[in-house]
Amino acid sequence: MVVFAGQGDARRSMALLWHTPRPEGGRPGPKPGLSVDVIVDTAIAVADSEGMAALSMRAVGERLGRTAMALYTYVPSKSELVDLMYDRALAELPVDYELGAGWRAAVTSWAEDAWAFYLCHPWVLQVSQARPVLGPNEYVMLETALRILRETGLTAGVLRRLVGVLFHFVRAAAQTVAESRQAPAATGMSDEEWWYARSALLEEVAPDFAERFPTLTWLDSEGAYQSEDESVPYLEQEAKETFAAGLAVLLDGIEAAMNRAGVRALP
Amino acid sequence: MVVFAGQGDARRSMALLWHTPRPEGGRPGPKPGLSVDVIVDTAIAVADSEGMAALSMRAVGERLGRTAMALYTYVPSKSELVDLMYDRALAELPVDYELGAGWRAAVTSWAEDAWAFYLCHPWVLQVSQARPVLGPNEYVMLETALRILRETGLTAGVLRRLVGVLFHFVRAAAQTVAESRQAPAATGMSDEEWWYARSALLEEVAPDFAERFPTLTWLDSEGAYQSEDESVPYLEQEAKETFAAGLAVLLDGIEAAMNRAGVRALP
DNA sequence: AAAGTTAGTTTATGCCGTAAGGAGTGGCAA
DNA sequence: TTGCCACTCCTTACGGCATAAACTAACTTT
Repeated sequence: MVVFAGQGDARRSMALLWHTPRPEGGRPGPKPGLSVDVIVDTAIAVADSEGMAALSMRAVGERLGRTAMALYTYVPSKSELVDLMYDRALAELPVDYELGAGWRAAVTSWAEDAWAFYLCHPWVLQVSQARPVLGPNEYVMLETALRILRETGLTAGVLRRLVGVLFHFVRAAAQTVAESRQAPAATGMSDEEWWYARSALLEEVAPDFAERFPTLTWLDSEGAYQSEDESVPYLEQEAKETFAAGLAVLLDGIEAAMNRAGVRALP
Repeated sequence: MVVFAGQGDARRSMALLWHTPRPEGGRPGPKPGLSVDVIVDTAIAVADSEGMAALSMRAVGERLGRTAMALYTYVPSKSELVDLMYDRALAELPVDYELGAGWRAAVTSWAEDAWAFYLCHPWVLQVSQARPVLGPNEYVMLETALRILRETGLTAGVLRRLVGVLFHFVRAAAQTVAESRQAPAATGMSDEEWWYARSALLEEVAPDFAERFPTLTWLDSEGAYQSEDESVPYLEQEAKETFAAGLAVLLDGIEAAMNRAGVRALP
């Protein structure tokens, strides 16, 4: 289930995102015992350690020694809180990339950092991308990627598309791994155990597999599904290699576009 | 929130997925008034029309004139039901692609069909990809893509990666549009209205935008964010072009890999 | 007719987000 | 100093969710 951006008072939520300070001059009433910041941090801690599914207002409140309802004085709703978490988390991403070694090296570093970030905060992948949250750090991320890609010398129109493709790709690749990490914890089975059990069942239930799926069977017989490094869980290794290989393909495609446009890459 | 594959009795869920008939010879008890099939179909209807968030056992039961609990005689749990929905939906995808015009045309058709499919059943994008559902139609989809890509003449190891990249890409691109379609319905605002309101707020809240995000500002000044076709909602148009452009980049990358490997493309 | 299995119901448990209203706090105007 | 009122935080409550448990009623086999 995708978590949507808050629909409440847009002005208030933008103010929260961009940290425009509230008019604070000596207000009546008891001193606030909490703050938006600690609530957001706590919520991130909950999401990091127990996953997005376990993120509830009650859970966050409990960690702070409050009830769920206490949070509503600071944050209009859960979805606004999620927006704030999202933007706060993005602040962790690196911003400076050395462009001396060429755009390709820089894009690769950027993609790897983004990938690592997503795996560090898998819940981020579950925040809807439909309508961008429009927080400052989302813009920083976009700006960073664009600054690197601009080095390719491609036109603005093409660049806009490329950024989209890159983001899509990194997100999707990370998503696969993130989910594959969650799953064994949820089922109490390792990847290997799970695959072993499942493939036994598969033979039982589809004895005509080889005839129905000849190309797949060919791929398997070529050893394409053998992992080289046994120490890393199968699926994760697979996804990481797919990520690296896919990124390379994407960058090759960008180079092709450059050549077509007659752009000369930096030495 | 990601919906996980069922964790119940693996044998039973595989049997349901692959339609191995239950031992049916004259069983005691009342005649079943429902069947797994009608339940799955109804659930898909619910998800198609009201979205994954509205898919509840109650909702499905209600459409069938039963209580939520009645479904549990046919389906072990909600997540198994989601698996079944997923595999059933995938059956809609085309399987035969003309290879005469070359792999590139075929891959493009395949990707466009998959894209259209995802937009037709957006909820599919919310089914976790962590551990493949392993239903028959997921294998069919994989087999189809592989049969086309095999035409490139690349090795099995490379192909395995390419399929992953392609799937990632199509899914992610579709996801953006799918979510952008859901959002306005949820907020009761058109994309244009929303963007207009938000960008006004953005200026209000970040008056130093141009200095903080010079590359973004440059891109904007180049007119990169002007949509050509006004009739299609902005975001959707944007995503569709990003999809087409991204796919082209990807295919260019594949061609580069072929050239490097010394493979000759078909005429 | 009795026994045993199955379909479907009702009821209940424990989660969730959040609306509503009330209690105590503390700065400010009178 | 007193009263006001915005403010924080609480309790309670509502309607939703998945699903466990126990029950009724239908039907086949013994």
